[in-house]
Amino acid sequence: MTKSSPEPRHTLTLRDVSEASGVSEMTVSRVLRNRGDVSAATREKVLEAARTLGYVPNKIAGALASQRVNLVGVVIPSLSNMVFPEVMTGISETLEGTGLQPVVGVTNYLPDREESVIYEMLSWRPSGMIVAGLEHSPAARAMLAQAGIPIVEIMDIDGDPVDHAVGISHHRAGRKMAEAIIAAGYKRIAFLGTQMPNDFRAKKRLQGFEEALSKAGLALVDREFYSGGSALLKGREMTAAVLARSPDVDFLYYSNDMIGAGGLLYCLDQGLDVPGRIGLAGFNGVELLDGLPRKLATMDACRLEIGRKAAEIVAGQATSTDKVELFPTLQPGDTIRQA
Amino acid sequence: MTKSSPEPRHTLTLRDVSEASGVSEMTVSRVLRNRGDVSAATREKVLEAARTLGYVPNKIAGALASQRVNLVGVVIPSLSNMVFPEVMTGISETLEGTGLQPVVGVTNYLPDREESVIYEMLSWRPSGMIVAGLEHSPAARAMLAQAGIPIVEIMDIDGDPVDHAVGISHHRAGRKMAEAIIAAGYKRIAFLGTQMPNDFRAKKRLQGFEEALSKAGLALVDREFYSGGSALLKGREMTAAVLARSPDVDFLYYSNDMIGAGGLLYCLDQGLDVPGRIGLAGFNGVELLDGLPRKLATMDACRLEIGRKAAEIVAGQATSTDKVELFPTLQPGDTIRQA
DNA sequence: ATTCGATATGATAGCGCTAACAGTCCCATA
DNA sequence: TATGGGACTGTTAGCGCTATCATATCGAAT
Repeated sequence: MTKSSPEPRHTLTLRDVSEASGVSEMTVSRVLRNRGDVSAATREKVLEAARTLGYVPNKIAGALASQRVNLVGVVIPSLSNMVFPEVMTGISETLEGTGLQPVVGVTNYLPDREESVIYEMLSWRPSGMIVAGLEHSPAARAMLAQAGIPIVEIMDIDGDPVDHAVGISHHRAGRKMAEAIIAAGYKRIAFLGTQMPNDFRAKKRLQGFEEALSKAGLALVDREFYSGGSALLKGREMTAAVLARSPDVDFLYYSNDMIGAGGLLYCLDQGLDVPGRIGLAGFNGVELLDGLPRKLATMDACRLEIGRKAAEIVAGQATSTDKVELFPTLQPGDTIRQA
Repeated sequence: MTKSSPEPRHTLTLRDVSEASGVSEMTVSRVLRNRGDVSAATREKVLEAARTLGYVPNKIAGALASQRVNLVGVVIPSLSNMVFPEVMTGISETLEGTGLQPVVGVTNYLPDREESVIYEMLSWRPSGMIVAGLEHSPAARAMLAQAGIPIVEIMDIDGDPVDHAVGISHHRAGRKMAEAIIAAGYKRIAFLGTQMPNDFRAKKRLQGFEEALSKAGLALVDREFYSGGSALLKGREMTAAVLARSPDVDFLYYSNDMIGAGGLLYCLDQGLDVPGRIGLAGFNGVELLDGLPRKLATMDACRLEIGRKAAEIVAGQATSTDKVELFPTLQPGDTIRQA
């Protein structure tokens, strides 16, 4: 089945290295972990033996004995939109020097799956957990609360964290965007987003958005949802649908940049005057899209910073406040009229 | 520091559940793993106790005792290009029913980092490893070979795998693309790609590409490399640079779809006749880009299928051939003249 | 010379779980 | 009635490490 050259009868253990180098297992352990005093000569002998044998320590045994695990669980809904990879980058960067290692679990926005991913991870006794969002099943919350390790819920701060939270207020983000749009004089505004019952953050943005509209005496003129498929293409299709149904809309607010970009391309194709006749805005600030014919208005989600701050807390480097709120900045781009 | 409601003095163990339910630890263990015969009554009692206590098993201890770990290490260079998330999807899908769980490690195309990620993963004694690429440091290769578990190297099959390989021939992919381009009558061809000394697969594509060119008596007219930044934007810039330097090129071959898309947008902006005056092609077949004004010619990398096949091998579901070659299909899109 | 304290190494006892074996009970079968 | 075999539960002995304490050695300080 599996070929291996020197065909070890059983996997190597400390004992093998210990015998090969003529010292006790304990000393080998010390050398390999750089802990405690070992003479330079012994150290060399041991390293030599370990190297030639090809010994790889067994962290399972090590973790059990020492009650320490250098793993941090990271639970996120998806890898395929640009947002979480960037959060991961922030986390990895910050964890780099600490000896901690991130382990990723993906939930696909399914609460059941989230629960089981969290359970699975906790059963490896990580030294911390970073979980996207504040909405979890009661069981998941309970497990996290009981775990006795630092828990950081990221992305969102509109709610009550189990332990710590690092993120932005999506409610506020929606509101701010609405205010900017209103200030620019747009009046007939539509929303286009994903049909994801469990994307609570998109939902909160929409809520904040509508609140600000209604405060200005406005209401959404139209709304359109989708699920699955190429976001760029979906953006086009949804935009076409909305424009056909409500030809008089003058602004399109998208729940993410990708579909916004699709919409933008569609509008340009149609020869619409952007941002004069119609304005557009997305959400996230994905760098990926720099290079489009026009720069889409958006609001960055502070992804990198969220990852960093969360990792700092887990690593115990942060004087931990319960909630760390970050403030996204509006990037007006070229698709909102300048007031 | 970390707040937890019932403040357990020490983490719960089997013993706690055992005492709470009045049976032996062994029986609790059996119930929790659904193994062996346990009476319905006992089972209920135990589950009840475990639930109310909020017991989460300790897989570290379990793995040490049983010598079985339900983890599969997946080592990939990056999460931020669209290719690996899709491979992950294929892996997760296939592993779903098997009880195995993927654990991801990212190397950022750095051989040193790859080595240490592999070491770290192996030290958790996973039941299998899936590693991108066939090029590894000698130490990394040796570790993988010694591990005594199924190893699957993915994406590429142009080389000698440690154990198994699932992928496409990038060399052939480059060649095929060149042949298609030549057949369409293009003659003055340039290459635009990433400046990544360790992206061996892009390198192999270029090699195959040039070989086919030279076989047809042609040679690259120009080449341009970049690193970092927004791919779309870089694609534009590089394209501008090449067109300025070599105004007479009639085809641009990009090392990935993202920069290809940037180039396409640039050409269209410039009012160039695509694919008449100039043709373009990328690589990967990222669905993400459906929705661009024109569909970029590309060659899909069979990402999903690679993930699936690799997972099958690791899960022992495949009658394992050493090399599984997949064959990418050319998607001519709208940016190559039809012959 | 005695004592002290660094420095270096080893012996012992688990960490929390599961494999493997050993019962115990009860009922069907001979 | 004896016997065998399920069905169920418990006991024992580690898995491969590390924490902790014990021991040995040696030069410096008293």
